[in-house]
Amino acid sequence: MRDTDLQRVRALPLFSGVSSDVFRRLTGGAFLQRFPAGTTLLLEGDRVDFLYVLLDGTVELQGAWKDRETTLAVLRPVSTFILAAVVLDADGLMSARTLQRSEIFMLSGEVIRRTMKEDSDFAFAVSQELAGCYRGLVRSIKSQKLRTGVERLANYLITQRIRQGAEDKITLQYEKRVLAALLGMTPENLSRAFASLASHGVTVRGPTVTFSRLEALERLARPSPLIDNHMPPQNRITSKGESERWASEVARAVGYAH
Amino acid sequence: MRDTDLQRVRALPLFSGVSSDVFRRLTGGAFLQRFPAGTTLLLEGDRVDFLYVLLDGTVELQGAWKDRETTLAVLRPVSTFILAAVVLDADGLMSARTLQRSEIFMLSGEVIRRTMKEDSDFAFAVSQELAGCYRGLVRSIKSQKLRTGVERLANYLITQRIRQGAEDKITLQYEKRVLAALLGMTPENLSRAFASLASHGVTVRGPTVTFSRLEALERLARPSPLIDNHMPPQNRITSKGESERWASEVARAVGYAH
DNA sequence: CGCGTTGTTGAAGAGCTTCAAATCTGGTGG
DNA sequence: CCACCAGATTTGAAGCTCTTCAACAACGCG
Repeated sequence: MRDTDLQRVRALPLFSGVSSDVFRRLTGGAFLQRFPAGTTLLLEGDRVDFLYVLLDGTVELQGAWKDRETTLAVLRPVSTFILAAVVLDADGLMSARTLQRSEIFMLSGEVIRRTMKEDSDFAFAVSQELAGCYRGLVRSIKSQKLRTGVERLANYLITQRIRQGAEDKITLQYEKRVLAALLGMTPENLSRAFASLASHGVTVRGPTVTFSRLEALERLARPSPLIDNHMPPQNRITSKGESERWASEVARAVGYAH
Repeated sequence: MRDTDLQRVRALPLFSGVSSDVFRRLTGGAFLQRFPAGTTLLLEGDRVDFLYVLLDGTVELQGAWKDRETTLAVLRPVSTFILAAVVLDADGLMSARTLQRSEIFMLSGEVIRRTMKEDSDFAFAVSQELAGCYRGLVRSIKSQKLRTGVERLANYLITQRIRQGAEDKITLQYEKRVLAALLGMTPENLSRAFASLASHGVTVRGPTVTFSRLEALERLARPSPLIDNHMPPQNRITSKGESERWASEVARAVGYAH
């Protein structure tokens, strides 16, 4: 494992506050694994033994019931996932699947729990991380229950636009069928939702979306700070030496985070 | 404040593991307040200064957008709420409103955060509580995105039946329009959903629901341990001297918890 | 260049909401 | 004790949103 990888883990809000000693203890038995695209890392219902840290690639968290399935989150580096199951030493409630070739750092759940009981700074950081995840899900549920499909898409686009630098053009970060599942609709319906946003100045060509009448789009979308988190997850600030453009609430990698 | 009230707070998973000394510190400046039915305790977007503990009555957590509003959870004693906002010292994402006359114990958020940083046992308990809340929301989202309205209702009824003692008759704990909002539908649609469950042996008379063909209902509902939490929140075990009927996962007061 | 995957479009119908009106219910004052 | 009222619930009709299934177009990769 490269030293720079370990530094990226160290820079996560979850670990940045703890002492070097504690960090060494946490990562002592940990290891890095590479997975090809389309690998199922974890099936919902599986016992969770590790905390996962996505260092490179893309991971989708999904849930299934009867013959239906849906996407709960799409993660980009650097993000942790299934922390809640680790803390409770419980089965995972979501499946995790790579969408691209991915590098994942895996930390022992047992060590995480033991360290939390010994180090209050780390336990506090875990609480903050979980609280951020929780609030991400609250935002998701509100979006899902209060908005129509077109409204959810419009707000997703506005959020992406801000996160990608507030230009008049953005690039969709993953396949439209994944986006459709994330937004809680069918691919066909997403396609029609894009079509109906054309009358609000939105043009789609492949993965590129351009905005020509932002006021019209915002009038439809009515983004709200109580639903839409326009900040990127704090994790990404430190992921690629990017400058700190964002004065950020502790906003983590769950919900519409990416 | 009665001593038995303080004991009920003490018995919460969140506090039961800490020393008497730490508990005294946490509850030092805390106080009990009584609110009539229909009181708004907190508006979404408000700064949250206290951790709330519901000791008696009923509280609804809701979210609003444009002219729509929805219910995210209905809480019964003994439950904590808005812990995530307290941990992050952030604005609340949900409004809180009493549905009945309620007694609520309020603890200083500042003291909670300070104590977490000093006492790793308490910080660990907060993490467990938040992890349980998080998992409750994951269940809610999966139910919302993967099931139709009738399916959500059928599973809600099955969960309630188990929690109320697995008899062939249950009592709905609150108004149907609140239940409708919790399940993500209109009151009219809930009414029709009940009507369509009649063909599966479900009879409704006022707040009383009886089951005559449970197999038929379960065939439709297909409850899943990865969505439906059939255990009551651990909190309620200690709420009224009730016996410990449930070997329980740490399952807290959020989502379809009640 | 061909083929499989991904995305789009059309038609039909299921699921859900809205509005309006009728019915039921619990609580109140006489 | 009873009649009455306000709010809650149910029912009906209409229409909108979304899904499903099928067919077609576009894209990307070997």
